[in-house]
Amino acid sequence: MWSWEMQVLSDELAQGMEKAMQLRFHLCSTSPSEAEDLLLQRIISTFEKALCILKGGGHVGVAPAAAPESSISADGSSRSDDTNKNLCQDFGEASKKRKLQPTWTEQVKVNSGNGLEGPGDDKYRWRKYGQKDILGAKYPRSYYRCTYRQGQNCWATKQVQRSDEDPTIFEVTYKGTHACKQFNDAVPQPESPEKQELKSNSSCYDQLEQNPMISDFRANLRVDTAVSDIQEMPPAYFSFPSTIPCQERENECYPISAQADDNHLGGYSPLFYSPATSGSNCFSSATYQMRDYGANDNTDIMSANASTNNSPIGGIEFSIDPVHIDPDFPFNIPGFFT
DNA sequence: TTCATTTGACCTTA
DNA sequence: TAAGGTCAAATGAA
Repeated sequence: MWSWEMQVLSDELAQGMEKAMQLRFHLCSTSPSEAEDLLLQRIISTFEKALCILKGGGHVGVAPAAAPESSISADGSSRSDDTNKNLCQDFGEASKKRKLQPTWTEQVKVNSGNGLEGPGDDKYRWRKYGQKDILGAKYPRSYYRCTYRQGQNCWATKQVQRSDEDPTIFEVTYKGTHACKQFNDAVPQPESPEKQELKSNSSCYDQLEQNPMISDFRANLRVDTAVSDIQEMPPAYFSFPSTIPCQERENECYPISAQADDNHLGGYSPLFYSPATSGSNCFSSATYQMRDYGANDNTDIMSANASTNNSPIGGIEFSIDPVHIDPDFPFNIPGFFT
C-alpha cells in the first residue's frame, strides 16, 4: 500500500477512535451503564488494534511509548524478546535514548503587546544550548535542556520555534520527561491564577498518571494549546479508556490535594491539569487535542494547527479549561527566553 | 566565581 | 549531502 494511503487509513482509524473516546468521555458524565461502557471500550479497543496492525507493530492495546524505561520502541513496534536483548546497550547511548523519549508540542500564544520574546515559564529551569536557523522558517529554533542535566541526570529538552504566520505563537516541543526535582529550589516565579489552580489539582493528574493507558498515549502525545482554538465542550471528566467502569474511575479524578508533587508531571504539560472548580472535573470546558500518531515518527503531520476539527489522529480530543496567557504575566523571567 | 547565553563546529539522520 | 540537533569554547551577566 502506498504510504499516503496508509497514512489516510491510519488517520481515518484514528479519527474513529478519537470520536469513540469523545463519546465515552461524554457518557462518563452521565453515568452510563456498564454495558454501554463496555461496548465503547470494545470499540476503542478495536480501533487500537487496527491501528497497531496498520503500523506493523502487531502490539495490541498499547500505544507507542517512548520513554526510555518503556519496552516499546520509538517507532511503535513492540520490542520483542530479541530486541529486548539490546535494550541495555541501546539505552546506554544517549542519542538513542533521546530517540525513545516522549515528545509533545504545545503552542503557546503570547501577548505581543508586552514585547514578549517567548512563551512564559513552564516552571522548569532550562538552559539554552543552541539555536538554529531552520530552512523555510522565518525565525530560528532555540534548543533548551534541563538545567539539572548534569546534577540530576535529567534529560528533558525542549525546542522553541516561533510561528511564521503568527509571531505571537510559539511552538514548544518538549522531549523527554524531567527526572530532576527542581521545584523547591527553582527561582520563584509569579504564577497566573490558572496555573496556581492547576497546581492544586495535580493529584488529579497523578491519579490519571497511574493509568497505564496514559503512559501509552503520552508517549507520542502532541498537545496543541493555541489559546485561540478552543472548542466548547460540556463538562466531563477526562478519561483514557480502561477496563474500569466510569463510575469507579470518577474517583480517580476527584480527589484534590494541595500537595503537588510537580515532578509527577514528568515534564508533561501543566495544561493537563484541570483548573476545575470544586473538583468536579479533571478536565473541562475547552478542548485540547491530543494527537497520537502512533507508531511512526509522524510528528511532521502532527503539526497541524489545533483549530482543525478533523484532526486525522489516533489521539483524542478531550476537554480541559483553556489556559490564557495573562497579559500582565512577566514572561521575561529567567529560564525561558532572555 | 558561577551560571547562562551565544555561536561556530561537529555529529546524526534521512 | 543537506538539514536538524548537539557540543563546547568564548563571552557576558549577576
